[in-house]
Amino acid sequence: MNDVDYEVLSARLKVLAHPERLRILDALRREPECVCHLEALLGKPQPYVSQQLRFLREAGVICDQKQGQNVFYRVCDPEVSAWLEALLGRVDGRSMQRHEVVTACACPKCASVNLSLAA
Amino acid sequence: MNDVDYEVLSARLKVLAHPERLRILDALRREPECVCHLEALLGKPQPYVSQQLRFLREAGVICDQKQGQNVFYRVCDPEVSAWLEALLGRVDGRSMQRHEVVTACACPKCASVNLSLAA
DNA sequence: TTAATATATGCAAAAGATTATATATATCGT
DNA sequence: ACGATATATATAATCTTTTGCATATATTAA
Repeated sequence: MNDVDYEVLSARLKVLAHPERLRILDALRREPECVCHLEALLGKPQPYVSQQLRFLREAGVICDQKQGQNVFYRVCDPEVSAWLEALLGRVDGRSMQRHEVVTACACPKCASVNLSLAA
Repeated sequence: MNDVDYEVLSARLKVLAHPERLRILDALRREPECVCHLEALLGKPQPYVSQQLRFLREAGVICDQKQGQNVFYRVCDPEVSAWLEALLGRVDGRSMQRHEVVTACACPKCASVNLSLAA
């Protein structure tokens, strides 16, 4: 009669029920970020960040794409995207502000920011 | 700039991120239930059920009301109600079906059901 | 008062999640 | 090929959650 699978649903919620993972997801739903940026955002050691990313990746919530030395992550689960929007508000597509992420690494994104600052 | 408290939000999600608690909440958002019904619904020992109820009560998600020997619980957190609706679908106000809860206890609700069956 | 029923609490064992740290791999520049 | 940088993995220690079980309380009925 009621065919909700509470096991599956609660397991999916558990993925979000962690402060640092939520923070990562909130950043990634705006635009793809590389690990170095997330490391700066969280202020945690790199292996810690990579572990959370692995967790989210293996849960099917985020996807990775390698670009040179860097790996960019993005949210790739539509259901989780919708949940994040409900929980954290709609993300504003035009203003791609740097939201707390401040690094000076050599990744492609920083390179392009540095170019536009120089111009 | 972004004043989301990921600690608080993730703590609130953790309350829902548990299969038996989700099942309880799904029952309670339809209508108040007493402990004996929830015990039958979960098929778990009574102290287990009372413990989950205490957890939810202390998290401010459900409220209790004593009626004679029985204690009826209901969801009393509007935000969580809204989340449940998003996660599990809208609950249909008119058809208060007994959804899986089948007991023959002496609580007021069962008494009234038994009365209408006898009539 | 005693027994029965409904519910709650306390506590410890077991299971699971989180975090830190050491190390591995892979890519790039020289 | 070598060193530097970016990222990943493995493992173990710690911490938290979950669960089971014994017992307590409170209400009703006899």
